[in-house]
Amino acid sequence: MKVSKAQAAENRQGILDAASRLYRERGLTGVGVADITRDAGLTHGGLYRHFASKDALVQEACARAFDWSIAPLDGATPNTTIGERIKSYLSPQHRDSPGTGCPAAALAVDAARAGSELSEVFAQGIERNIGRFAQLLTDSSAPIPPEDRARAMQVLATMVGGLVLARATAAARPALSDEILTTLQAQLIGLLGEAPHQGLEG
Amino acid sequence: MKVSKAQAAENRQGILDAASRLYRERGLTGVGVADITRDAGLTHGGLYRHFASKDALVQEACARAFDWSIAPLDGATPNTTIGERIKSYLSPQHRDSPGTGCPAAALAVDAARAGSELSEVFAQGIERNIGRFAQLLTDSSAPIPPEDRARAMQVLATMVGGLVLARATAAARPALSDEILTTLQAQLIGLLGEAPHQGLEG
DNA sequence: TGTACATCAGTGAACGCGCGTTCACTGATGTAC
DNA sequence: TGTACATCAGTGAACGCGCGTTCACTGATGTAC
Repeated sequence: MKVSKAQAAENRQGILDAASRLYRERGLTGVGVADITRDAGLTHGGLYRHFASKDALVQEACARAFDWSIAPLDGATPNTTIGERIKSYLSPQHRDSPGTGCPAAALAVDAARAGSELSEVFAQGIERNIGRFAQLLTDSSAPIPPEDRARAMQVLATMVGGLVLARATAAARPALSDEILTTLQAQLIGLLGEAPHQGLEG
Repeated sequence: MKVSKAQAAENRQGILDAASRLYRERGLTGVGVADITRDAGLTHGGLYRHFASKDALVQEACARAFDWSIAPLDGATPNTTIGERIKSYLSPQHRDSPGTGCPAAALAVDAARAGSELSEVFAQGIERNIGRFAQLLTDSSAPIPPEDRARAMQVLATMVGGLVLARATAAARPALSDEILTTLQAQLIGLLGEAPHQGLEG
């Protein structure tokens, strides 16, 4: 049966939502198109009215996953301090919920193995996160000094690497996984506390 | 045809070598058992004389991949300084050769999605790398102080995260990928230079 | 506004393909005598 | 040391299965008149 244009648009968004979550949970090669459409309450055949191929769906779903951000521009939690963002990122909750978490930690390795179109999606998402995080380090909305951009890259890389290591060890050695999270929280907050600029109260 | 015991043992090692390289290059779900045995110069049917299942092969291949280490105990390059190890890890060569590089950066995300047996393999490998790197930070072979262990976790997480981000962006934005590598090199060397203990000359 | 009909989002069977695994078979190895 | 034979590493066809994609079909939507 046909469906109203509004319903069709809603179904398309539902497919993207399901894809962006399932891909982060199980990886780009661990989810079939039937899993995604089923999760969205549809059957697999209709997928191709909305997307040219699985690859096209993957690209849009990853772009949508990057709506997530370490430093959202608006809405959500605008008054959160940098320290709170670090603690939230390196938390057991984030570790155990990849489907709604950072796409870089969940999918960047998969993206590196895929084509350059997907690499472009990740490059945009990563660059945006670097820029926004650097802006948080710089108190004003002035142009970002190179040392703040470098510091932003360092902190983001540590968070991504820490979350990846914590997830890989969680099933077999929860104590080690927790130690990685709490240790990196403390190291990063210490690092930013020492910094000459505004530190953690922004 | 049957084959001598020595030849059979050699073939088994050949399969593990091929698996450990191909898995790091294409991911645990991106390589079939036929790809691996073909790469080792055999046919797929014989694989099951050596390994009970693909999962068993994956576990042994990942354990073998962790022969790689940020701080090898012997052989290789024992007199390398910490700064040289960081530069080598965050180099375009390492970024572009995942098959012979760090298994944590290449496969930890895949491992997090697999069973707890594989998580145990990664927990052991990661713990060993943390311990060895911390030992490098401590000048003597004395017990490792907690702050050196914390610093080792921080540097390792930054290197893993940095390599993951550099790989994801390499195909579409080589300039950003290179910037991530060189920036993190400088940040980490600066971090260890500031440290109260021995720093970079170990 | 009412009616006739073209559109097209969604369905589900079917396709070709590659996967992990099994198995009857081969024939050199290595052992028992 | 020679011989007969059991062992078993490796081969390649075959299996059941799930994948991405296609396609004839359905029927509510939305438009032309």
